[in-house]
Amino acid sequence: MRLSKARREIVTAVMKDTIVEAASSVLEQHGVGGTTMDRVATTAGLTAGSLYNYFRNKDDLMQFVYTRLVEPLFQAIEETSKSDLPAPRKLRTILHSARDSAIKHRGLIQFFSGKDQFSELRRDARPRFLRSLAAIFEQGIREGFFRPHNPAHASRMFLGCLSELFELQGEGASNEEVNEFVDLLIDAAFGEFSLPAEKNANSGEAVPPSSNP
Amino acid sequence: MRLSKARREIVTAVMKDTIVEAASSVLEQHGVGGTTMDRVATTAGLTAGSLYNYFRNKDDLMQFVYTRLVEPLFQAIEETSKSDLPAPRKLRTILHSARDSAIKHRGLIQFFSGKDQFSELRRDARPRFLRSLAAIFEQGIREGFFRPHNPAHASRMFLGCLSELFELQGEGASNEEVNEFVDLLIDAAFGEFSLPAEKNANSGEAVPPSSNP
Amino acid sequence: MRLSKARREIVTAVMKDTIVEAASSVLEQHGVGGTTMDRVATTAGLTAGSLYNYFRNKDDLMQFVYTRLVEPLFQAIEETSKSDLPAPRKLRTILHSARDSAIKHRGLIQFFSGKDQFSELRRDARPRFLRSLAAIFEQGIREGFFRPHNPAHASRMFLGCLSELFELQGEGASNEEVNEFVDLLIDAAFGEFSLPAEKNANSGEAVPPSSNP
Amino acid sequence: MRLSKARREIVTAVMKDTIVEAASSVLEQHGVGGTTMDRVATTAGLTAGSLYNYFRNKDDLMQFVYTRLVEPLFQAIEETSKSDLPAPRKLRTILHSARDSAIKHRGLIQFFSGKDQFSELRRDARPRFLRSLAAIFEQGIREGFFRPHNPAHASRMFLGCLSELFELQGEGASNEEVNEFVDLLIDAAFGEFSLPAEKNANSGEAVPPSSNP
DNA sequence: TATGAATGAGCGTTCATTCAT
DNA sequence: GATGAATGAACGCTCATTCAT
Repeated sequence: MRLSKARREIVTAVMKDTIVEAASSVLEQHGVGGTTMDRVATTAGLTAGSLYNYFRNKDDLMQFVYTRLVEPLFQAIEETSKSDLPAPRKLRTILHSARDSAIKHRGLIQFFSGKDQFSELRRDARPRFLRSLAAIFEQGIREGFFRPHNPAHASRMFLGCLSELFELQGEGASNEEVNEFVDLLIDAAFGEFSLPAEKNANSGEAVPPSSNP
Repeated sequence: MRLSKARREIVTAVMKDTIVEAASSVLEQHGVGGTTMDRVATTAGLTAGSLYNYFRNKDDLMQFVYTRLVEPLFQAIEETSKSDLPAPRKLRTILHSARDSAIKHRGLIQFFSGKDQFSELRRDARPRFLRSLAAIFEQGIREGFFRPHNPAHASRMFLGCLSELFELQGEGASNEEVNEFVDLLIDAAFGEFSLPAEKNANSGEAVPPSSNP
Repeated sequence: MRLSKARREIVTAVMKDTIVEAASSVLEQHGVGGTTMDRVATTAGLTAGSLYNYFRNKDDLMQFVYTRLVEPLFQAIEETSKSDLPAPRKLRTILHSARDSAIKHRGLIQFFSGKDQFSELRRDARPRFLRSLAAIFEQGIREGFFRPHNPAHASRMFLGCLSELFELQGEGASNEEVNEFVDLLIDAAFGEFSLPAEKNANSGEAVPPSSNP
Repeated sequence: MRLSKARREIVTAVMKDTIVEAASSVLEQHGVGGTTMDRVATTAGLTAGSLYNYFRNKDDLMQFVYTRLVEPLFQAIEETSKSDLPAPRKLRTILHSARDSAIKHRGLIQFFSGKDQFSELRRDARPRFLRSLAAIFEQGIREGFFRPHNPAHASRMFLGCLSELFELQGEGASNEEVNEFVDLLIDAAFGEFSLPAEKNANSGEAVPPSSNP
């Protein structure tokens, strides 16, 4: 045993990262149904059998991939949700996070559409997502930015639009188009309810350019 | 030849209906990837082989199911789109059609999410859908009901929210919840831009009760 | 019971003929592996199920078809074999019968090649065929036309060449080509051993033109 | 990676050989139509799925089997055809090659009969075969060994007789019978046209004993 | 730990055969 | 006697998973 236990863990973690990346790529290129263990392994420079050194089974792997892809976005969203920004600003920030996330992991989109194989995964993630959004809408209503509608429904609608954002991205839309969509979504989300300050913030440097290279 | 040719055709049509129903059910319960010829056949009270008396292959069957499930909604939407109602009213009518459709065929939702196997079908249906919606948004903008935003994006957002409507339905929401969601979506769609008359129409008997049994 | 028993039998026989014809056609167009009950039935203007009113199963049908196609050729061969012609003349007559037979039932060729599904059938017919030929070769040797070689082997060789005749036919060769092949085979069969009279008979009207329309 | 890449390749090659052998055996016992992936696999001591580790699909496998079985014979034939032996000697050599080949791979015969599934393969092989033979017949005619008949037809006839050689083998004939058949075929092929030297060569040690174990 | 070979369950599809009408 | 619908076995093939090396 040349490698220390700690070092082993690091190596394992790196391998998991590689595999996740590979899976994300395969997911993007071949869709959910076309994502086979073999393709993921090959893309990761391994053999299918080796994947089982890191994951108990395919579900396990996909769950992990899902988490890895969605988690950063989640973190951002929940962080944003907990921050002390005004609600409209939070939504905008989230949208930008989502947009950047979609650009970074194009395979991500597969998780937002399709109730299929990932329903198991989504069953975990969607509620968390929706809860964070609902909190923001509640805050927005309290703050007087949004009209007093059911925050749960508002969250769903927001999420539905978010899916379309990914879809748009997946269809190969240009960054301008995507940004335009985001802007419209922001606009729709709180329409003329947004405070004047917010409206100003909506233009200029407040909308960070996509980090897409 | 005891049965007349006409009668035979009717029997065949009934069988096709039965199969479509079965497929829709399987679709709902097992998702796209879990929709097996065998499962569909069993659900329809048949053997897998028998399905091939009615459809050339699985694609054929799924295409047919898709058409049967989505087409009525399409018809309604396109009809509505071409009618001479004011744009907000059109959207509301479409929403009600969608709601009723979702209630009727619970498997329908699978066609609105999932980029996978049905991309072929969706490639056909989504654009048609989006075009109809875009026409309405253009009209709404011309009429002064909606703000002058990109109708393509607005359509996408509307469609995204529609998907969530199906999702909500699929999660077993009560009719009240669904109606509430629809109302919110209508409200969001044109906010306080709707004409006073429309606003009034938004309440009371204008919202037909769901035909859900 | 309007029809007498005799009449019934005639009708049945006619149907069997129709089916045999259909099977022969299918055999020619789709080969042995492509000869399905359904195709045969359709070609005969029936449904697959109806075939079972005339044959117990597919093997039965194919056996019958085989017999019907090969039998006339067999009859001619055995008749020729038993006639009092000189051996070389017999061979020639047989060749012409075979040629005409190949032209008439193009599906016939399938039975001469392929040890496959028809081995059962061939197990019956080949020996009879070979026996008739062997008798002729024995006679030819006795008569001094052929060299004293093993008649069984000679028969086999002759049969092998006959198969190629069918093959040639199956490849769409012109009648001239086929006739040329037949002539060469005759020539090879007894070379310059044939009597002068036979050699003369080999030309002119002695070689009946193919009955091909 | 315990085993070197080279060793792996050898193991794979051995497996392919095993499979080919199994396929050949199945081919012999069950005919073309009865040659199932499952049967081949079982005969090779495997499961059907495993075959796909070595061949992309059934066609691929059969093509390979075909090549493995027929190619050596082809090589011998084409080599013989190009050699500077007199034509009759070439034919004899080829016959011996064929005889040995038939003894070695009893499943081989299936490829020489049957227009069915292997027509694809045969479409490739037969012409090559016939061309080689035709070249020999042309040479024989030039050399004065054979009478000036259409070499194409002569080749066909020779091939037809060759098929019967395989058939004879397949029926379980003794080596003596087979050799007798070969001798007769040689005799028939050029009758008394063969040069005296050739005739002598036809007897004694010039006919190598079959390599049948 | 990585490999590649093997497995077995499952899928879509074909087809001979049966049977109520 | 003919039909068409149903069946069930079989086939070719895929893929997640296991395991000796």
